[in-house]
Amino acid sequence: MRESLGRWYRAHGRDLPWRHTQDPYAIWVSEVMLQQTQVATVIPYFQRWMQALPRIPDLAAAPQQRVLKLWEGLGYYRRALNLHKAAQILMQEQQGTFPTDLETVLALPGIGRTTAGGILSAAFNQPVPILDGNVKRVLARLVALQHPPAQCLPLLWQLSEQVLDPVQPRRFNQALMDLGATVCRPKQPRCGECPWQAECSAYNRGQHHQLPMSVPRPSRPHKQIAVAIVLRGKEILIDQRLETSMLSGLWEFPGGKIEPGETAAECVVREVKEEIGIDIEVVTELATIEHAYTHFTITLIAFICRYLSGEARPLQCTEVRWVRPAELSKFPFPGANQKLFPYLHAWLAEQRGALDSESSRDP
DNA sequence: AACCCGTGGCT
DNA sequence: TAGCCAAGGGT
Repeated sequence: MRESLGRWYRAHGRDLPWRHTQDPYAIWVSEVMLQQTQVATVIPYFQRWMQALPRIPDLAAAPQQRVLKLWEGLGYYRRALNLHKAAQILMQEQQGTFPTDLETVLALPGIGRTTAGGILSAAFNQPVPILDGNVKRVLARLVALQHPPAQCLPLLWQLSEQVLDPVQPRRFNQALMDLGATVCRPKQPRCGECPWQAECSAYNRGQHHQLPMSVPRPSRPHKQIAVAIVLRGKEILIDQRLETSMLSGLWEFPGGKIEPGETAAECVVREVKEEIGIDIEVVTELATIEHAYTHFTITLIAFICRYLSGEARPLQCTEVRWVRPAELSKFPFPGANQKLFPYLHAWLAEQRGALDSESSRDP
């Protein structure tokens, strides 16, 4: 089985940027980016990151803001914060080098069993098993597992360790993931191209389309959110989210959940008072957008607002700033806020146009 | 152990 | 379209 998979990999394995190196740092960065994220999404982020922060000391010394900006749009931002923190730990405890023993690697924030196995096998050719989404699916089909994989993790880890090639663990683990990603796919598996077809219990029982078993996800609740784009002269108010919150460390336009019996406009006035401590008034409605998070979806209504009074203070956020529109792109924003940028810039351009035509009419 | 955490592609 | 899924980890 190891030989047939090896032959298949030599002919059909994917050519990926992080496979051109054995630098454990580069492989670590790729593994963390790839957590719950598709290869095609990761590639440009990986290239940009390695260009900007090519070594562990570069990452450790980088401001958090820069790290989050490089991660902006990838999601699960705690991965970036943990990567940053782990680099600083490695500077303190390992002289800026990446450790080679499993226990030390596993102790780093943001690295669990699968990521540790991925790094140690890819960078140092160590025989450490992995169990990512691809491998779970391949193994669940191989043994025709009659339970959802999540209920059988100890068994699946044992299987991953059993099948692992002790002589060429690097190539084997990569091959197993590629097999899952391109042949043993979640939908419409290409069993005709699979090197393990003869040994696959799911295929032999005709269950390859039904396995692995899945557990239906509960439907996601929907929330109504309102945010304020507060203008004071030429500056816009933004705040940085609390470290304990979702999207921690990212910047946003202040706002929050619309309470029962409250209009969206009343909501932003209240939220800005609570979070920032200033009084504002609504000028106009800018846009309404939809956005889906992992566990809920939102409708987000954005208002252009005018600053009235009070001093902006970080009451329910980490930091508050007044910035010019052109400076917005320097700050990392979550996806839902980014959807507002085109509307905002269009509105600002329209305002400028109105001013220009006014002044040309009355020179 | 169950829940939290983002986003984009695909069907 | 709405749901599913992706190189999971932390708590």
